[in-house]
This record gives sequence, C-alpha cells and structure tokens, in this order.
Amino acid sequence: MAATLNPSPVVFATPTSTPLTTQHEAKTMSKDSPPLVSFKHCTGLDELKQLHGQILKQGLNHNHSYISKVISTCAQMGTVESLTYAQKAFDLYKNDNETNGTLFMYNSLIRGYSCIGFAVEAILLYVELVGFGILPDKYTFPFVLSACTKSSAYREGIQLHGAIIKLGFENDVFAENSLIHFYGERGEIVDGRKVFEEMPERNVVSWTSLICAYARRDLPKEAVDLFFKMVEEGTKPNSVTMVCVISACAKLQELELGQRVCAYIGDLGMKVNTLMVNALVDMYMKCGAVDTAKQLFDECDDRNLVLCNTIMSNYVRLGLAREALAILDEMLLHGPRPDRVSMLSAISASAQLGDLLWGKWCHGYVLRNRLEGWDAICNAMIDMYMKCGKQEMASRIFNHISNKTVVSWNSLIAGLIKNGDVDSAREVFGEMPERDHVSWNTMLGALTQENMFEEAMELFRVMQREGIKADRVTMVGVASSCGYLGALDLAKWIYIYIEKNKILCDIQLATALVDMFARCGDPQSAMQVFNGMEKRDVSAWTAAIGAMAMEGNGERAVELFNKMLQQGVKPDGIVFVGVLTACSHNGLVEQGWHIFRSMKEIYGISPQIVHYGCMVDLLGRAGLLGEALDLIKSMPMEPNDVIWGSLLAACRKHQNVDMAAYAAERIIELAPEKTGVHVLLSNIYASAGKWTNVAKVRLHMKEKGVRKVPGSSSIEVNGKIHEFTSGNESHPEMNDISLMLHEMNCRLRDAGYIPDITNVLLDVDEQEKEYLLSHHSEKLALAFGLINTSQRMPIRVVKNLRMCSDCHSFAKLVSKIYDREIVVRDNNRFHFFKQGFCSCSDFW
DNA sequence: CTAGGGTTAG
Repeated sequence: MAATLNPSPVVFATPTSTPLTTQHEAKTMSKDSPPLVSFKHCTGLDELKQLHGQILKQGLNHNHSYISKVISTCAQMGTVESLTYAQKAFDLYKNDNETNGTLFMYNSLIRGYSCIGFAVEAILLYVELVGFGILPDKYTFPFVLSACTKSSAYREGIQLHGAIIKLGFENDVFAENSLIHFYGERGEIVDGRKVFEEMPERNVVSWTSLICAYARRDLPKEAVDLFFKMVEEGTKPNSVTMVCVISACAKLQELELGQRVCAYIGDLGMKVNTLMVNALVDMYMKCGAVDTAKQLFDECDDRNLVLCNTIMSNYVRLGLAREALAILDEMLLHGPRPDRVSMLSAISASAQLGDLLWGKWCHGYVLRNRLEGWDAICNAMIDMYMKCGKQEMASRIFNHISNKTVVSWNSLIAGLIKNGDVDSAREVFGEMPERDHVSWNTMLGALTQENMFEEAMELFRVMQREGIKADRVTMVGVASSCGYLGALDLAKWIYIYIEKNKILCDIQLATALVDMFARCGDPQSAMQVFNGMEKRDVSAWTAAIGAMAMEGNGERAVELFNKMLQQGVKPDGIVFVGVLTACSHNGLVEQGWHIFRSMKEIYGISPQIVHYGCMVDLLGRAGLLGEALDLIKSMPMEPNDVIWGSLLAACRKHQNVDMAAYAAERIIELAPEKTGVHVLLSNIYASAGKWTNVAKVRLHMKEKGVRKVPGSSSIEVNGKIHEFTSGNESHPEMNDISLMLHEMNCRLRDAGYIPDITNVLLDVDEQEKEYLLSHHSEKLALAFGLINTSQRMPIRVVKNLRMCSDCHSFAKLVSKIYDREIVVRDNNRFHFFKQGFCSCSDFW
C-alpha cells in the first residue's frame, strides 16, 4: 500500500475546517445536523450507519470532526464489520476532500485493526501515515506496536523502536511500555529489560509487562523476583500484576511462594476480580493444592467459562478425569455453555478414562455446535478414539481433517502405538510430511516400550545426524533404553550429553538417570544423581531403592525407604514392590514382614498380587517354604502363575522336589505358554537326578512346541554392544574366544574348579554336558571381555536370564585368577565379583 | 493510549 503512495509530505497540521465550537462551524450545519453527543448514545453499527448517512446527506463529509467521530466510534466497536465500515468512511472522506486523513483518524483505525487482530492492516496504515508526512504522536506508537506484537512483525517493531527514539518519544512511558511488551512476546527479553532499565520513570504497567514477559518465557523465578523488587521500590501492584505473578508461581509449582505472593492481595486491600480468581485456582491446582482450588471455585459467584475451563483442564492434567467430567455435567445443567476449550478437556478426559460413551457424546456435542472446524478438537478426538481402541474411527477422523497438522500425525502415531501396532506407526512416521520433536520422541518411546532398545538408540543416532535437538523427553527414552542395555559407557556419555546440551534435568529425567545408572551396575553414580536432586517424588525414591535392591544392598534400600517416610513422601504401591524386592535379595525376613504389614495398617494400601509375590519370593528364598505356601493359600485373590513361579524357584534352590512339582503343575494349568516353567521344572528334576521326569517334561515341551528361551549375554566394548547366545559361534572373533575359554578352563581347573553339570538340562553324556556348560552365553561374553578390555577395567555383562550357579562359581574364580572385577546383571539383580567373592554372598 | 486467565500429540 505504502509503496504506491506519494511519499512527499503533505502538511496536515492545518485543519481543513475550524473546530465545531466556533461560530463559523455552527453556520455550516443545518438545523437537523446530528449533535456530536449523539455518538455517545450510539449502541450499534446500524444506528451509526444511519448517523453517518445523515452526515453525508447534509454535505458534512468535509467536516473532519464529524467523520473522525464516525471512524473512532466504529473502530471502537471492535468487529470486523464495524472496521470495514470505518475504513469505508475513511476512504470516502479522503476521496471527497482530495486529502489524507487526520492523525486522529489513523490512530482510531490502527487501534481498531490491532484490536480485532488485523495487525497487517494496522501496520500498513502506519506506513501510509508516515508516507504522507504526518508525524505520529504518543497515541500512535502503543497501537501500532501492539499490532506488531500480535503479528510477530519483528522488523517493523524494531523500526518503530528507532522511530520512537528519533521522534523523541523514548521517555514516553506508554510507548516504552509497549516496547517492553513487544520484546517480551518476541522472546527478546534482554532487549525488553534494557528498555525497562533505561526508562527515567516507570509505572505499574512497565513492571507488569516485564514480569509477564519473564513468566511467559519460562523464567518464572525472575518474574517473582521482579515482583518483590517492584514492591520494595514502592510501586503498588494492581490486579493485572497479580495475575501475571500468580501465573509465574503456578509455573514454579511452589505453593508457599504462591501464598506469600497472594498475601499482598489482602495487604493492599485489592478487590479480587474474576481473572485473579482464575489465576489463583490455576496456581493452586498446579501446586497440588487441589482442594483449596476447588474451594475457591465453589465459592466463586461468577462461574465464568474460562474459570470452568481452567479447573477442567487442570483436572485432566492431574489425571482426575472423573472430576473434570463432573464440572462439564454441572456446566450443562447450570451454564456457562461449554465451548471448544471445554470440549477439548472433556474429550481428553474421556480419552483418559477410555470411556467411549462419554467420548461419543462429546463428538456429538462438537458436531451439533459446529466446533469440529478446529484442528485441536479433531486431534483430541483421534487420541480419544485411539485410547478407546477404536482405531478405525480415529483413522476416519484423521482422513477427514482438511488441515492436517503435525499434531494430527503425532496423535495418529501415538494411537497406533497404544493399540500395539508399532509397525504401522513406523510406516506413518516415515510418510509424514514433517516431523517435530514430539514425533521423534513418540517413536523413541515406542521402541523403548517394545523392548527394542538397540533400535531406539539407532533412532537417537539418526536424530543426531538430522540435527533434531534432543529434549528432556528424548533423554528419558534414551536413558531408559540405555539402562536396559546395561551399557555403562553409553550411560556416562548420556549423562555428559545432558549436561553439555543444558537439557533441563527435572524430576522425571533425573529419576530416569538414577534408574539408568542402577541398571548399568553403577550404583555410586545412581546415588550421586539422586543425592543431587532438588526435589524427590515417590518415583525418584523408588528408583534409588531399586538401585540398592539391584546391587543387593537390602539394608541400604530399607534405610532409604525409611528416610523417604521421614521426609513425608507418601509411599505408593510401586515403592513397596521395590523395597520388598530388596528385602528378598538379602533375606531380610523380619523387616520384610514388618513393611508388608505396614502397607495396609499404616498407609491404607491394600497389598496387590505383586506384593504377595514379593513376600513369597522373600520367604521362599530364605528357605521358609511352608510359610510361603501358607501365605499363598491365605491370599485374598487367586494366585497367578508368577506367584507359583516364585515358589517354584525357591523349591529348586532348597531342593524340595515335591512342592516344586506341585507349583509347576499350577503354572502349567494357568499359563501353558510359559516356556521358562518347563525349563525350570526339568532343571529341578535334573538336579535331583530324576532323569525319567526330565525326559517327560522334555517330551511335553516338544509336543507343545515350547522352546527354551536362549540365554543371551551382551557386553559393551568401545561403545559397541556385542551379543552372545548359548552355543552360538557366529561371532567373528569366535576362534580367539574359544582359545581363551580353553585357557580359562585349564587355569580354573588347576585352581580346583569342577563344573556343576546339574544345571545342564539335556540328558547327554558328561563330556557333552561340560561342553554345553562351557559355552553358556555369559562365559562367552566373559572370555570376549578378557580379550578386548584393558586389565584395570571391570568386565560388565548383561544377561537376559538368571545366572546359573555354575557360571556364578566360574565368574567368582575368574575374578580371582585373572584379578578382574566382573559385573553381571541378570534379569533380577547385579552380581559384583571381586577376588573370588560375589556381592550377593551366593544368595540370589 | 500501554500490561492480564483456559487449548490437542510424546
């Protein structure tokens, strides 16, 4: 627009007509001329159009006072229609008078356009105004800057900053405040701060704008600090300030701080308006004070839509979907009428519950009220139908979306994964037009969840190659995969990577790191991360307790558990599993019973079947087989195959063949597909020398097509993970490994090692048994480790099954004869071998 | 004239 305009300055300072109050002006008006006050009583656009018509009819279009009134009144109505009309009136005025508008007209229009979000039009009008050589005034800058802010017109904003300085408005509080807001919304907070610092005088809006900027840029701490500084320096906060600072407290999730800030509301005798109630309810909910929030909500007379939406969305976020839907019910009965934001929460709530009825009802409401045009609603519905298991319905909605965003694709992928269709998810991932970090994180999470850890790490490497920035969520997935791989070098690299890239280490990520180090057999690092955490929730404690359990340090695990209770962290069912497992690894029968009983008696948590499983394991390992069986019989629920499996394992350790057979039969009844049972059962018979029974089990396995899960061990050397399976000789360095194994066997035999062939299931001759035994996967990995790692390095092996007792003795001796620390993680815990001893003291 | 609340996927 501006480019085609004549840039020569048109002096507009001379009015084309004198003010209305003068005699001259009065004469030009007919008797029926509408008085200017009639604009004040103008209620709608139609009325205004009539007034404008009268003015035109009376030939008053040259009178800028009238036309200015028309334009400004129109613009203030703030609708697209009214602005279009204002623009028309403006153009007509300019045509009839062969001149430009007045500054006041420009200001009115710019403000109006900015208000309805037509920022480009507002900026173009400014350009036009300057093009005509009209000098902007102090009213112009706030309007046009707010337009720049809304349309992210960065270059224009910067130019305006220049103009403000050039035209001598840099000491104008309003212009400067608008600049602070502009920079703040752009994320250029340093520039905003600079403007703020250089202001000769500031008012409450200057402070508030900067506080708001910090709060929005995820620097809530700075926002709150600035608030205190503001009060200290004697500027009284108003309700807007309070809304901003309370939202900062919500982000910090610090209830006490929030309450301290709120104290100013009462101290200053501030009236609490709806926006403040809303901010308060939001803050309390984000800080975990759900009851306080609900109370405030209930006491609020003005249940407006936003307030309802705030409480609903928070309920959904907290996983309280039922409560969210209760609010919706309330709204449907007594108002306010749910809008698309309410429905977004309602659809998410239905998704969370997997409640198809509610979901379908929401879908219907959306259609009846024509809310479906909004992307977010459709995306939420994809998620909802997927979570309700209605893949087809979800896909249908996806296909009907005309404007598919990356979120639509991500919802589809996540949904496919939830329905167990990882292959399709991978396919869609490959097809989608653009991928954002959520897409990558979703896939990474899926691979981790599906135990495809190496694939997950590979995907992470692809991310690196493609320059996708990893964030917290990425690293949680990566850390978790690494933990399962048990690759300590990789773990250390990940830890450094997070520090180097300044990835925010929140509770979840720190917890993932604790777990990762624990699974990689480095409990020291795990505890170091844990001790460095600022806040610890029950999951964090669970990870630390798990680290101790895996190390076999039951006493320390129980200690940690007690410390957690002391610090007032409420235990959940999961942490009890952790601590009871720790007890069972160390035979802490008394403490285990004590903790188990406290579950219900003190914490009101009814033990679930897993907790009984832990106890059966604890009693069984300790040799209290009768007590274990009694517990199983006293359980309030039917024992499952896992429970009997624990008992079976215990029977094997303590050589109770009869009870073992009983337990095994129960398992085969409950879960005939469980291959491990057959193997274990034959092992029991084998170790008792009952070869007829072994043959029977083997026959049964053959008939059912059950195959033993092959033992596999992996070892990380120079960042690469080498995997060995029992008896598989495909590794490229197999020759060296065989030679090494032979040498090891010789040296060990000289030291008095006798292979414990009771672990060999097959009924073959002694020599062959020895051969099979000497090729157990962990032995291959050990030999490989001895060849390929330096003397001072511990050898770390990860095994998928439980270590057999022969390999256990073997590793003990190797650790002594080769003077090497050996760390083996089996599917249950760690074994640290050193100088002929194992950390488990042979109790595992 | 400038500043303020609720919004889907991992």
